[in-house]
Amino acid sequence: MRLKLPRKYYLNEDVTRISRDLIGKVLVSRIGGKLTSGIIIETEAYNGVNDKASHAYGGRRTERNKVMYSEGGRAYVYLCYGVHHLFNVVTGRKDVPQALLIRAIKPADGIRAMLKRRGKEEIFKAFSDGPGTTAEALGITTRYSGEPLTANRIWIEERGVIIDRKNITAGPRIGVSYAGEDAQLPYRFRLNEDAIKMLKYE
DNA sequence: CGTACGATCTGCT
DNA sequence: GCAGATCGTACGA
Repeated sequence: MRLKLPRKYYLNEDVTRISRDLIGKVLVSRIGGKLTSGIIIETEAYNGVNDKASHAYGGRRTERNKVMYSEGGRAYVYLCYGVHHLFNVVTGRKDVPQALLIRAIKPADGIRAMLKRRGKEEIFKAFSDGPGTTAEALGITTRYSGEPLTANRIWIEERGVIIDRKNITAGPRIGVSYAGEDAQLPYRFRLNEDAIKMLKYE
């Protein structure tokens, strides 16, 4: 079973719900002639204008983050620390700036290509354990910000991976201490380590 | 126009 | 455990 998630999937108005639901889905890129993918194992939700950790907090709308205000189903990619390209999925209604950060994947297709992009010889523990390395492995850069996830460059598939919801832990987001009380919100979703090891897909 | 800094990663101690 | 890398972006002057 390989079903590209349709436009409608991204229109749900609860970004935390989509963030949790995307655990076990497969993020795919066809970039530079290579098909690469991985099972999503960690996400973070950024919930609209009232979330102090969000780039759209207080209605901030800039050249960088304007894609957050589009209808769900597009990529929002931005440069972090001048070094890392972080890949986000825009969700929800137009003019409601919700997005979720893909923080980690378990490699699936095109592993050699991903290792090459990462400048690594073989898989090690931190292969894609973090949002910067995940985007790098998939070849995703800021030039793909705004890209529709219904096209054939970057998309997400359902592949029938079975996820037991009790193996998903929700906790505070990483690196958002500047967000005051919102830094404590349980908007980070991660599949437990033993469940990651057991992951299988068709 | 100038400046401070970040939804991070790595390597060295 | 911690500092350095590295630069586009945001925001104030």
